[in-house]
Amino acid sequence: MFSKTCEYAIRAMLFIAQKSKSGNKIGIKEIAKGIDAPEYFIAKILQDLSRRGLVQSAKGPNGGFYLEKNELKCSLADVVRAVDGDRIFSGCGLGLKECSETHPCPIHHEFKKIRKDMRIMLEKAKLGTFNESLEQHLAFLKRQ
Amino acid sequence: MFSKTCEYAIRAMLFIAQKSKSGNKIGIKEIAKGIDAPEYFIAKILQDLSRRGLVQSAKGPNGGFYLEKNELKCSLADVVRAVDGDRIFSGCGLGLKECSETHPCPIHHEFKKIRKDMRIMLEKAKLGTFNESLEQHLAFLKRQ
DNA sequence: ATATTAAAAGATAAAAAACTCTTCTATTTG
DNA sequence: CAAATAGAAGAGTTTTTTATCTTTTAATAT
Repeated sequence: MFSKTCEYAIRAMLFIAQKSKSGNKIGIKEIAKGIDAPEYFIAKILQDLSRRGLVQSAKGPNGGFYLEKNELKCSLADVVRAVDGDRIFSGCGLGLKECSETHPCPIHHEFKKIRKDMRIMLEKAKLGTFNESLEQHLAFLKRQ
Repeated sequence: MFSKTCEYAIRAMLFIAQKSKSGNKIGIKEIAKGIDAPEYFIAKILQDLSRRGLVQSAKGPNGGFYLEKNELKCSLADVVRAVDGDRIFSGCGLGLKECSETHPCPIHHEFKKIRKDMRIMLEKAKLGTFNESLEQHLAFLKRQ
């Protein structure tokens, strides 16, 4: 579905959203532990998301990553698009570059619906809206 | 969504379904051309599907691949499962191995619906049901 | 100012996926 | 039976993805 990079990215962003809500910054090591992902790899991914302006970072002591108010309103779809591009939202299910309404693959129309549902679901899911369920342990970002 | 291997597999199977309907066998070169895919790679993929019993093959002159009546009733879901396993039907959207009803990731429930819709759609899509639209050029398996 | 901290950047390595080539085996046809 | 055909099997290569390590840069606190 998503690339592994993208899965890590979403989990990291949700973790940062949760931990940085009171203006805290959160370091890469803590993030890596918090979502059970390889530290150096997560670092790279967040560097990239930071460059794209989806997350803020600060160097030096007490530095780390955090989300600003407007970034908490970003959707998972934004994260997915930043990492994987929009192939999942618009690509052909059978990998045909030329697949379109007028030149459809055999499952074009059926796929369109699925992709749309996926897009809507991910657009609705904002980074800032999962904190409660994470804190109440109704949802998880790693094994336990 | 699917691996490239799986995309080729589906397209190849639909092509074979279409071309082998009157008991014809169809060779790898023709398949590769017909779906615009790398010949040797398609050969490997079909070897695997043949071993798993999703498609028949015959060696020697006039040999090639073909589908038997019952195989035409196979669904795209069967092909996907044979090639990519069922991670797309049951895997966690955020890549968590331990994601479940009782230990869900933040988007577990939303994803469940999408995955289910996808599964139902692919279960409904039988290999034998696309011949007409392919023949009438209402659907395509390659660029043109 | 200097030492410390933590991310950025760049280079490298390992693993997986995608793709190719060569040799072997089975089948058919003359 | 011999020659030709076409898939099976195995080995090998290339590309992409995933992951790691090292050096640099920026910020902070003493």
